[in-house]
Amino acid sequence: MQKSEKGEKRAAILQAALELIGEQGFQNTPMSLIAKRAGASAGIIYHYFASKDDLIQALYRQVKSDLSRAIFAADVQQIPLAERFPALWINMFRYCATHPHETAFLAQYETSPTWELHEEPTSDEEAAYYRLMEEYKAQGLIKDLPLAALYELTLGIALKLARQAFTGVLTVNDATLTRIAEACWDAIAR
Amino acid sequence: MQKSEKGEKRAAILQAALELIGEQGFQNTPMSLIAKRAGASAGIIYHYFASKDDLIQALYRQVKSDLSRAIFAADVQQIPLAERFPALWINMFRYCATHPHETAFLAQYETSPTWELHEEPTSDEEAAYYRLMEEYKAQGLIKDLPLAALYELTLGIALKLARQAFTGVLTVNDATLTRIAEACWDAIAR
Amino acid sequence: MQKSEKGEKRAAILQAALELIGEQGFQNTPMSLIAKRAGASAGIIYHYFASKDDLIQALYRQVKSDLSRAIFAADVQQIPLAERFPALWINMFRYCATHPHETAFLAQYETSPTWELHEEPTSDEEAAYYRLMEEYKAQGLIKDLPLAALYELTLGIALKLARQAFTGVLTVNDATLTRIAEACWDAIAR
Amino acid sequence: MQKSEKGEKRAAILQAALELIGEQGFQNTPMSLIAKRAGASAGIIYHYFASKDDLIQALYRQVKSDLSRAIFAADVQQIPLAERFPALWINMFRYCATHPHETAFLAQYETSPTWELHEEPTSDEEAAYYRLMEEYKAQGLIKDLPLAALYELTLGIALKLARQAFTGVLTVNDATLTRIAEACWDAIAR
DNA sequence: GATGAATGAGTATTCATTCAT
DNA sequence: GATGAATGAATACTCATTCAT
Repeated sequence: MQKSEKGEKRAAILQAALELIGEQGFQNTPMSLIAKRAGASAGIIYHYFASKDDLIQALYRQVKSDLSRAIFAADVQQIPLAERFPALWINMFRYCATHPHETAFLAQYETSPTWELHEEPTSDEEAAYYRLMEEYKAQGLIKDLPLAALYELTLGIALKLARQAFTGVLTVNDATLTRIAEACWDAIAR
Repeated sequence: MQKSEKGEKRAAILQAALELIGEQGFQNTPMSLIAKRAGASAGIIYHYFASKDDLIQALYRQVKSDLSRAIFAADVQQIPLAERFPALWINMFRYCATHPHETAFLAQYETSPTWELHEEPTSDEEAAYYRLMEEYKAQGLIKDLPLAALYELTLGIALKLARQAFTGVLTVNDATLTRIAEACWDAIAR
Repeated sequence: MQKSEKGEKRAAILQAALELIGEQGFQNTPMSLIAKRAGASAGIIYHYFASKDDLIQALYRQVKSDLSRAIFAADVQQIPLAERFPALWINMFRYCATHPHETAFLAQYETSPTWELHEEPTSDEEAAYYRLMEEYKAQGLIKDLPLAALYELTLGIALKLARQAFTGVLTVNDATLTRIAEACWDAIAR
Repeated sequence: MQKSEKGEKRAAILQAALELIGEQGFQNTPMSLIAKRAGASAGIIYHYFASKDDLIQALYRQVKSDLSRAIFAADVQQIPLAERFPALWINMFRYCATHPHETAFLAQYETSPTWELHEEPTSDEEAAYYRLMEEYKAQGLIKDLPLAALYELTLGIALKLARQAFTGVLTVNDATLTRIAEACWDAIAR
């Protein structure tokens, strides 16, 4: 084993949990199955995580942060402020559409009464989004709406539509995608 | 027990399930608890529902149909087409905000991989909404987007924000509410 | 309802129980199913039988007696003593082969530790069989073996082979049947 | 617990199930009781067996194979062909008479409609029996009857009489036993 | 670190039986 | 007599978690 494998078991467990929950849902994802898919023993999970709950919380934090990092990639920051929004939105949709497990997991986590949601952003990148919105607001480009509302009207929509896209409820081509991104902008634009 | 209670047991079971799932989530809602809250014995549930799964699906259908009926109340149909949308949107938000159990249940159901979502509307009232959108489209009032997208950009947002409202993540007064409704309209308006 | 229908419900219940137990076994035959197949309500069974156990015992007695009456039909008694045996044996096999429910029920009942078997014959007809055996013994036609052994070596075999016949394990034509009957006779003949 | 106990838990569970089913029957043998008698927890059974049904089938296979091995012990193979039969028959009777649990279990299993019987022998030893019969047939020592019939006329009888012996319905001494074995031989002998 | 057998409380479901109507 | 809703104890099975090796 190489040094780089340190922590790989942990990662494998998280990945297995992500896939299973994304595919089968919380209810149908026992620890034993996670262990098996991760190629590990049932007991070892408790070496890395205090409990199932702890594992899921850790997974949530990781997925959130992966998502943020993917969306707010360095190149997006280069785009002039005015054109930044559609790029971001498309990024979000693309990421969600190509990461069904992550998307399904997030949707479940955030709708389950089991876990408390936090108002504060959980990552620097998410914070970056809110700063961008504030910036837009300051420049009078967008409406003065609560941040949560702004989020739902934009990235929230992207995630939900992406989910519907791989569920088969919705089919979109590039043209419609751009139009939906524009619609989101129209929603918040002043 | 009075005679008029024919069928009330079934309703009581559905109501108990709704409340418990809305408050604690699927996983933390055992059948025994549902029975107890419904004031019934554990076994009787299976006289009305084939399984827990069956119970939940029946509940979904009922909640959906109750919601639709509430939103598309007769008086909404009186409002001239052009002004109908904001009234509908506010109706949706109000209903969701005052029915946390229903809203939480719906959100969970629709994000769980356990159950398949149907593309077709599950009630006449829901169909009415889609007809309204088609009407708007025909009149050139709104953009030509997939119905699913139109739904998410409007009523979908209302539900999600209402959920955030009683979760405490979001606080809104009447003025902002109206502005959000307008934002949704801007999203889809041509 | 005609007078003759008095007791028909009871008979229907017994028949339903017989069929279900014969097809699915004791374990898979709940009272509710018996009621349904008998075209009756769940509660009414307890008007005719004190308990499930009672129902099954009553059924056993009836099946046994039906069987005996069929085997020792009047015409058999006409046959000269010496030739009586093969006729009886064939009767037994035929009856069992054409009454799978009865046969399967008997086999289950008599092998289950739940119910005590009685040494004494449960019907006049069964007694007739033992009398015949005694008669044969007295005439020195057959070996001096315990009655239970004589029974197993003859009618017991017929029942078991009939069961195998409709289970598909065994296929017999008339010729082999006669030869098996002869084999049984050879077993006990002196 | 000693190291040598590897696999002993599984055996203990099978043994407990055998005893309980032999004594009380399928219906009256809950998994929890099996676990308790095996000195194990309720859950562990499912580590070794997929379901109650699976446990019972595994038990059937084991009991059948134990029985066969006991009957067709090496020393029986030494006996000249012509005298081999009575030795085998007595072996069978002795084994069944001294193993009431096994015998009662087998009788229940084979008469229950729940499980399909297999025509092919389930063990080498059982196959040995059928080979012996074929051998006898070839030498013209016994009648040309279906194997199933030959089995029922011989070993089947032994099992059933043994069961009656410990049920108390039948009492046999060595002399009668030998005579019954001879009777079985007479049944199949040409 | 790692394994996987073991635990035992928990959960969905069944079913004989009762009883108000 | 007849119904079928209701009961509640029993039962098969699950699963997070522990721990000896």
